[in-house]
Amino acid sequence: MKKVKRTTIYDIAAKLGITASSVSRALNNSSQVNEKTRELIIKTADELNYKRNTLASNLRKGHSKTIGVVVPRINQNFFANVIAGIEETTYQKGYNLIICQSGEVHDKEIQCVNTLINQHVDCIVISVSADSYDYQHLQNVLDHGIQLIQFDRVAEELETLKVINDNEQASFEAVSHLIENGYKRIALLEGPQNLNIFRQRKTGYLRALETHKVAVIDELVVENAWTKELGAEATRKLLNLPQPPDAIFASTSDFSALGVLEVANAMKIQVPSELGICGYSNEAFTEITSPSITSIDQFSVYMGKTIGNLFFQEIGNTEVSVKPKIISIKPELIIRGSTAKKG
Amino acid sequence: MKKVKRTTIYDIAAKLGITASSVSRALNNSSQVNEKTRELIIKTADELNYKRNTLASNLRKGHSKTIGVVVPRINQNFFANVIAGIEETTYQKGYNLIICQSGEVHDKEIQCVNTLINQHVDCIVISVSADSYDYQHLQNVLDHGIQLIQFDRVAEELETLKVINDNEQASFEAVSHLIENGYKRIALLEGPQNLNIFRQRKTGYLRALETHKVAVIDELVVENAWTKELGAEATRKLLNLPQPPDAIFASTSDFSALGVLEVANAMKIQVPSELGICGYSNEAFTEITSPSITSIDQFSVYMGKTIGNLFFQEIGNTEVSVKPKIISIKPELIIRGSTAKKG
DNA sequence: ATATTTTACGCAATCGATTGCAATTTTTAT
DNA sequence: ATAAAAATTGCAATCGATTGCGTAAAATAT
Repeated sequence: MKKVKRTTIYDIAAKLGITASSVSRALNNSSQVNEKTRELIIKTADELNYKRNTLASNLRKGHSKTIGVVVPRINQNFFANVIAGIEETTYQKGYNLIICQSGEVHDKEIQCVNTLINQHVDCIVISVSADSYDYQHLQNVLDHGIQLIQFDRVAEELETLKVINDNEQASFEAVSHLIENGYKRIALLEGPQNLNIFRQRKTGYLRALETHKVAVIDELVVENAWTKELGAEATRKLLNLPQPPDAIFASTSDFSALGVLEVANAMKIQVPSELGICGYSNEAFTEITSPSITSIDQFSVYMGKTIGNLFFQEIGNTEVSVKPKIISIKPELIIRGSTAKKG
Repeated sequence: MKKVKRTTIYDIAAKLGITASSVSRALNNSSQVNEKTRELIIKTADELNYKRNTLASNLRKGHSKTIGVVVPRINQNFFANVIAGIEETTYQKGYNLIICQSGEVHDKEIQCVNTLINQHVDCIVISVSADSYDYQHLQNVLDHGIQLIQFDRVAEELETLKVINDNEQASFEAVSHLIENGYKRIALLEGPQNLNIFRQRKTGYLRALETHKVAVIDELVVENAWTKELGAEATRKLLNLPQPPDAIFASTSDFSALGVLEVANAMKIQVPSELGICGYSNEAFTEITSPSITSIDQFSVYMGKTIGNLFFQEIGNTEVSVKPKIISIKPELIIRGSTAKKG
């Protein structure tokens, strides 16, 4: 399988009795070649089934026209969408994507980042893993003169380009919506607080309660409930409380919200009349549960496109360091059946 | 951002008063370097924050330790899962993934493949787009001595490594299941017949009918219904027939099946007693609709891992051409509420 | 027809790492 | 102590494409 000798510009040059320089120039649309020879070169390149060796080209040029992406899981809806968005914008400009998944493991994340540095990618796009505790590896990216764009889950202390959702505002709106619809005891399922996105969502929750002069009840705030199972478990506990909540905001994910719904159904507690439910992410299935689940759309594909465009805006920049810039995308509350108390 | 001069093996060599050769050897665990100098080299490499330039290394070595993946859409569950599986197995062995999406467009697919050839990837993994009409570009991959692995949607006439699902068998089992559960008039929502997977599913459907001596009714076979909307539309037509079907096999996707379910609900037709529904792919949501939808699990992540392993099995192979090999994964029928006529 | 500008192409170095071969040093055997 | 074997290290070519500089040839101006 490996013995095939691929044709190079030297082969083309030899066949035509000219130099590789000319071939290179012809193939790169340089104005320094005669139109006739160019045509000839392109024709024979075609005949010999020539394909440029991007490795060699990139080595010489000093860049790779490649963008590295590191996400916790490729096959998680939100990330898959973001990646699709990035791919769409960058592909058009001839950039390729190298994708790695950290599996939510800090050490693998570091490995991934290092591999990408080795690959001489022009930019690294990353959403940090849940158990990240330091960001030396990201600083390292910068130190190697590689553009760094963080998205969604970002290390705030690092001054880089960032594309994020306004989690606090979304959360604020969701909880306000619950309050306005008549829910009084609103529980919060929160995610790991070392991730800023979950901290922000909590802040939004607290701010909404405060704004509407609703007291915070500690026992209604449940830590680390971001899978369906954990959401279900939390719900069982909450609903068995002497004074159970009348609404649950699963700020972690729609999967968690789904767990809530299933437990409510199992316990014959009416949704939305006895219990309001709001999820996060606007997964496709939130539309088809019964009742359908109110959620928050993060515009994930758009987020990906924004990341791509941001990269192209900034690469023209010859400065040694890029000014940190934060683009915040406002998520949208999608109101559905699960919060229609007075509907 | 681009002015940063990265340290090379020459920098390390210079600092230590030795040659780059030794540095290279030390960094590659060659047995040809003294243990002490190796330690010294590694130490200073570390101090200088050296990162190997993979471009240069690969250029010299003649391979890229990179696998190219082309799928119609990254953010489609099935493909995202396969990619995640591939990544998992290949990452361990130090291979990287370059991901492209063809967007179901033949021309873009060709472009993607060419880009990957240019990148000198060691292998291309592809699931062809829905409107593919010829496979010259894939033949081209082989001609360049690049390993080619097709999966799921494959060009049968091309003799390459293939990892597929046994669609026909799965389809046969699904339809048999419907028949055994008492459904008599079973409709088929079929996908574009230029894709072999959809042809196979149809064949399985026909074979099941034949085996159980059920007559084929042409008007119950609906072409090209592979989105939720098209599935819904087809269902409206089917259910308004003088003699409507009592079951619908949405062989295209679970989304299509979802469309069926929604229309049935809207028309107040009882599922599963009046209408049985079976989807394809076992999307997460099939579990949570009411009733839940019977579907077929394709083991997508496992499929990805299989692809990765297949690659590693075959690269040892120094033959110029690899013997075509087909690995067929047997999907599993997941029986749920939507087909429980006699349940 | 001669001088000047343009155009087209070749030469050779370069990007950074790897590796076969040769040269040198160290170790082991006699 | 000397010869032979083994371990280290250096030299220089190589992977394939790009590009600054120089020169020859063609085109234009005088």
